[in-house]
Amino acid sequence: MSVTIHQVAAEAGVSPSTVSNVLNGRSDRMLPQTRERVEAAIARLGYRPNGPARQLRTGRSHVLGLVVPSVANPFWGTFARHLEAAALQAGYRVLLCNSERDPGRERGYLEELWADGVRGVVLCSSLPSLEHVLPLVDRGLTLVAFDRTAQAGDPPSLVNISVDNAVGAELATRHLLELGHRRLAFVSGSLRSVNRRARFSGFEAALERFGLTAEDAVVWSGGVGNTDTDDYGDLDFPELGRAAARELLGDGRPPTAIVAINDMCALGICAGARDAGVAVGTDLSVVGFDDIVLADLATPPLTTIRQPLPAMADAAFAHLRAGVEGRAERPNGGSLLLRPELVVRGSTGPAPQVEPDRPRQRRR
Amino acid sequence: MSVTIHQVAAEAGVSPSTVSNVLNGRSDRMLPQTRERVEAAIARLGYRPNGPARQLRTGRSHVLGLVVPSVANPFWGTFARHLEAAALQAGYRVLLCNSERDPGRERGYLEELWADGVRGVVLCSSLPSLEHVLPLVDRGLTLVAFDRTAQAGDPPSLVNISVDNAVGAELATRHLLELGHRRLAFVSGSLRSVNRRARFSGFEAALERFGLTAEDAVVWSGGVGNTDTDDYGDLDFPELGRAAARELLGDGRPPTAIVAINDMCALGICAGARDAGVAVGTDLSVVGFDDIVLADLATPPLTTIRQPLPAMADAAFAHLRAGVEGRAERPNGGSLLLRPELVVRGSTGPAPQVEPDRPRQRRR
DNA sequence: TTGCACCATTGCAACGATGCACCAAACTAG
DNA sequence: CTAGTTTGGTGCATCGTTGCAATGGTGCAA
Repeated sequence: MSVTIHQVAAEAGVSPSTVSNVLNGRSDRMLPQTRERVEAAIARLGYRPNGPARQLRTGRSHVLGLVVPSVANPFWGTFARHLEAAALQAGYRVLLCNSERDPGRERGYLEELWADGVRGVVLCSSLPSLEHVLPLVDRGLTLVAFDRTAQAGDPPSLVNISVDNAVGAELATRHLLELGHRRLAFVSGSLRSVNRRARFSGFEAALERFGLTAEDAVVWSGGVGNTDTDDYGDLDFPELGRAAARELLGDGRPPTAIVAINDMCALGICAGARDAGVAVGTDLSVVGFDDIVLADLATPPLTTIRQPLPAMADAAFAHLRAGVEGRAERPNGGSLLLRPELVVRGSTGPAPQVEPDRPRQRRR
Repeated sequence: MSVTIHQVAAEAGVSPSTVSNVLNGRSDRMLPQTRERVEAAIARLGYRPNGPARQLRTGRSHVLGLVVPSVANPFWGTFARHLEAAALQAGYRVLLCNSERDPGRERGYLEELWADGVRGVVLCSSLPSLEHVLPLVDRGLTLVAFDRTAQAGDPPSLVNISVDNAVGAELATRHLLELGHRRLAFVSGSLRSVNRRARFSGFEAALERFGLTAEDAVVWSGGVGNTDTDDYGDLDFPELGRAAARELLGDGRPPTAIVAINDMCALGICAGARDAGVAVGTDLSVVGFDDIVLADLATPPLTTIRQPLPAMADAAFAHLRAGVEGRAERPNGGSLLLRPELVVRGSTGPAPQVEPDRPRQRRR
């Protein structure tokens, strides 16, 4: 069906071995003219080496895996694009998988990828334990855990790449405190994942610096059916935020500022505030996390914590490549923790002077 | 490194051929107990067939390709997720590629995919001509063109799946006209792609039904450096919308309603209107297209045209599967054109009553 | 008893690329 | 002139799976 290395060899009047040598950069051991003849034949026939055959022989593959909670979340979509860009430049491609944050699916995907010859994977999972995928790592899979910080008990070969979530949340919280807010809320889904916990601890740390304790704050982590197993998927973050806003603002003493677990959630909170007739940016301040493309487009534009996605994607790819190509490089002695940045926009403002006792009448 | 079929055979006390027969559903020709022994051995050793080897032998692969303009656009991210869900159920996986709407990249990706044994691809490209990828189709690639309608000169084996863009734009425009708007604008990037043209023709058709002509409307298709080669990437749609809003609203006789080429663009327009101090939903009505997750979260929530993504993804997968599995099925006599749906939210409202500079109806 | 059909099971030659080990020819040194 | 070395290129076994053709064993009819 396709043109093979034998046809190229025949066309160039050499043996398949020689063509293979050209293909694999062993051209120092042949006459320049031979190389040229082979290259001409390749071009003339439009030959491309058969990936599976190559991979069967060498055990190597030019495909990397990327497992994200859901590409429907623009944050992951953007990350996927950056990772793909980095991979593409080096001749790699990226196979995308949606885990929906389900450990079983994560594991299933990694096993399928392994069986397909994929030897390097970025796993975007911030579960505290990566036990379910460790067998694969033991077998030789190069794994980068993204959006997750190193945990005690992690195997040494595991590389974590993440933003410093505690610092990020602290930046966000301090920003609100400096604006005069004293009654804050922290809105997230369940706190099982390590990055959510880290963000929460950053929130607490900032409060303490201002002489407040967590008692002065409200923590909202999913009111509806909040059992152990439940969790909001990535698509439901907006709903989560909306529900949180509804509850918190309907309360007797509503917070004047909210730190959201991420931008999708923050946008949901803004929508919920709008539903309740509360003006975001004046009556209520909201800070997100991630700085997705749409943060700047929201009304009002969202104050948020920016993650340096391009740098993170480059680092993830560099490690994966080193791993699958056999160079056991460990650039930063293991993991990478980048510093996030506060981006101030319109969704935060000075604390209202007069306590808004009750939310005002609804619009429309 | 990994468990092979030979080890399974040894473990079960049979030949590799028998294991292969079990694996490929040829178990009708063997003793039930043999099959059980083999299955037990597979389970005991945790065996998974080696994808590349299998693929080398059979020429078939369980990976499908998906080429989108950019996963950073939530519309494509959501579509990718739906397609992956459909594929997963049938044991297929999806390899994701970002074309950035560049025909050269589209072609490059399809060739790489072909060389990797991928025989079915969804190409999200709405270029009028698919000439650049036709050679691959001739070689046997099953191709679904998504978000593109059939064009004269398309090869018969090509399947197009799209929403009826003309109807969608007409629904949007009629909605605005029924609200009393008479000075409308249509904002898009360059009109080179077929779906954008179709949307524009739907816009025109609606105007005509109300006795207006395109002369009464403003068409804005990218003011800055709008040469033949330039185009806005998917990430730039918001910027495009914003620029359009700035220009249109700064004009002496601004439109009272805008039909945007898609939701990202519409959100940009809303942001631009906010910048200009124009209230969306009262002073200015805006309609988007796609109904991305965030449309409902915007302030005000975006009136838009919903694309039935799950159904479209299912159809795309069904066709791809039929193609790669050799069943030359053609479910709908070729292409599929789905009907979009108008979703009315807060970004549209009655035309403002007082208009000092009201445009009068004009006929030619 | 022989021939034949039938059965579960297996041997074997691919699929396409790779890269080590080998070889023939040309050159160099003594 | 021979032995040794270098240069430029090739033969071949191999990766793991597949599925056709072939195996030998059994039962049955003639």
